[in-house]
Amino acid sequence: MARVGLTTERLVRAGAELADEVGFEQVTVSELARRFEVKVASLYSHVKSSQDLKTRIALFALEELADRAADAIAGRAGKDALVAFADVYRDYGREHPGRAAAARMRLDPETAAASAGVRHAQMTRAILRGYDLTEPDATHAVRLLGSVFHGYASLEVAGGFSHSAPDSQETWTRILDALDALLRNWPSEPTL
Amino acid sequence: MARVGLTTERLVRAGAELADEVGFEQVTVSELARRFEVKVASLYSHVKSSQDLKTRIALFALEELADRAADAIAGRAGKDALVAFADVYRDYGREHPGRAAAARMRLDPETAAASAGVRHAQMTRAILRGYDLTEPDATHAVRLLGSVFHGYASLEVAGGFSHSAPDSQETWTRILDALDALLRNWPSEPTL
DNA sequence: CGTGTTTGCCTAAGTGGTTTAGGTGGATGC
DNA sequence: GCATCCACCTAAACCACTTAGGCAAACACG
Repeated sequence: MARVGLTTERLVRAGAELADEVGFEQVTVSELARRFEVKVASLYSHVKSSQDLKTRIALFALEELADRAADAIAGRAGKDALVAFADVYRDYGREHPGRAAAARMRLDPETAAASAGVRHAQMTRAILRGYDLTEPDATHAVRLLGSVFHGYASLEVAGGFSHSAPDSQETWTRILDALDALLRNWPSEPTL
Repeated sequence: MARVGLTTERLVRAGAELADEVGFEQVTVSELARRFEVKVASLYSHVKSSQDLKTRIALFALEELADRAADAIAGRAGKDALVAFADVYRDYGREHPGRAAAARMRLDPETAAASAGVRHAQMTRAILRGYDLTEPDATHAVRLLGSVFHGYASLEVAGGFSHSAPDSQETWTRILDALDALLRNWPSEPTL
């Protein structure tokens, strides 16, 4: 009865890799058990349910992504920081599509509040220190950046921009140029 | 053996309503059969599979959304058109969260190419006629707008902006102001 | 108005993922 | 060396998906 050494930690990591291989939606307790060469029921001592497993993968991805983002913006400011930060999101989505999808998973409010999601929001706000935005404009801008990063990654992985000119990298660069210009010249009052 | 009068059309419509009630992920052939008071296997004369059903719901939502968008931009131009267009997306996401999620579902390339998705892209491009954008900037802008609409709707339905000031409506208005300003003053060359 | 054909819905059965209850034996600690 | 723990097991129930094949209601036509 060879003990494989299952732990919640190992299951979540393997689940994240599985997500990158087959897609987050296709992550299944059964497939994970197969990979560890263990019976399915054995996993239930380590995760409460299939849903619990997916939530843990999402939290793991959010942490990993936040760590990368923190590294990227350290010592940078202004457009430099914006681009480095944004590139972390885009690269993560391309490198780890399953984990990125997990990070976009809907979490219930308490779980979300205790997740690395708040670090993401804080870092986005930190980026804006390089621009002259006062509240509530800073909050609006945080939400805009979140929407763009989130949305672009989704559309890109869905193949929305592939196989059509100009290529996705070019668009990404120009979108960041545009966002930088927008943040430097944020319209303080509604333009009439 | 009372015939209920199942058709693919009716199943897809009921599936869309089910999606709005319980979430697109939770749409299931079994639940649909339950609602029609019919055995599960009976649905398989009308849809090929669970996946087929979901794809049809996605296509239905894309059509419906494109119709609404077309109505909204008729007779409008410039910021007026941009705001009307964008509001259609946001309102649809709030009014029909399940269908909106369906519309964001990943489709395989041929299906996507034959879907109303291309109408969405065309309409977005039409909006930009009110601004002075030449290629390839227009394409970049189309992708930016798509990312923002897509991303904002996802974050909003995930509860990202709820219960925190300023409210989501205010942010949405200000984001559209910002996008309008950006499109009127799109940075043609990378700012150095 | 019968009769044959279509077809809408059925039963039956197999596959596979999820989850719980309870058992067994290998590792650990005294 | 014994008791304990716990990692992993077997067994079994539940539910969603899917296919194959049957029956009878609806329809088309002479």
